[in-house]
Amino acid sequence: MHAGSRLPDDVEPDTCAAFRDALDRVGSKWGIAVIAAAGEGPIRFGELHRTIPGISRRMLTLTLRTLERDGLLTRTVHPTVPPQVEYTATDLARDLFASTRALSAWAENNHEKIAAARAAYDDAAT
Amino acid sequence: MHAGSRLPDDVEPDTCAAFRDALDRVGSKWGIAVIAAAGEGPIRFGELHRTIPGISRRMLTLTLRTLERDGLLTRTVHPTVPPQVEYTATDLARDLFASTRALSAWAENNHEKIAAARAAYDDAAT
DNA sequence: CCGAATCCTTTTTGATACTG
DNA sequence: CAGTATCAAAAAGGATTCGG
Repeated sequence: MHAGSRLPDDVEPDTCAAFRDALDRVGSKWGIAVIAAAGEGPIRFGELHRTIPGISRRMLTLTLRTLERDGLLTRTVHPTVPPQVEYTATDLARDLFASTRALSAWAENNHEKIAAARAAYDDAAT
Repeated sequence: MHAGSRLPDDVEPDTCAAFRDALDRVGSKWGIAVIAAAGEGPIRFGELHRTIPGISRRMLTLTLRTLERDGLLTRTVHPTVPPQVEYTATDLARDLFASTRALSAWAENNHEKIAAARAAYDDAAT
């Protein structure tokens, strides 16, 4: 019965899916920045907007909603006037952030190699 | 002199940028799957196409080119007929793949919590 | 201050057909 | 076999405006 497929049918159907799953949470353009900013303790909408350079109010709102929905952020409304809303990273988010460190470190350690590889590839294409 | 901004102006401008940088290499829909498949040793285009369910030839080609350009894959053409091309992950790619493990593990360990958080959020929105 | 609602542009991905 | 070329669709992101 043509024996066993030795192919690693499990190294990616499992691990890859999990990785993509994680990316669905922090893979958006601003996801990790928001989590990092909210990881220091409660932070208000306006502060986030100022702290994260370049983000629009719209994208900040969308990102916050998604993260809140997934249980990565808690949202607290203080019924003052004007309204005041605070966001805080959950433990789940802190774990997640910690888990991104390896990837960040890889990028920091290797971006020169990558730049070199690109340069080589690109001018070989001349 | 309103002293020092205690804000973590470095926890994200640095780490976050590096993380996004890594995502620019494995954040595409098929990037990590291709690296995983090519991490076992040389693999041919057709094999990749069969091994990775759902990928189109076009997307496979695009993904392979990007990864090759960044030095994550080596491409070897055997001038046979019909043509035969093999792709292999570089050490750089292996390190990268290893660095994704933490994130994958986080996703595997917590996808239930996330699902629960979502469910709670969604039917609170009723 | 915090956000929702609209509209628009850019980026990514996919379906299909063709080639050395 | 290993791609390329085109076209179309969808998703993500951004600019702007309005409201409680």
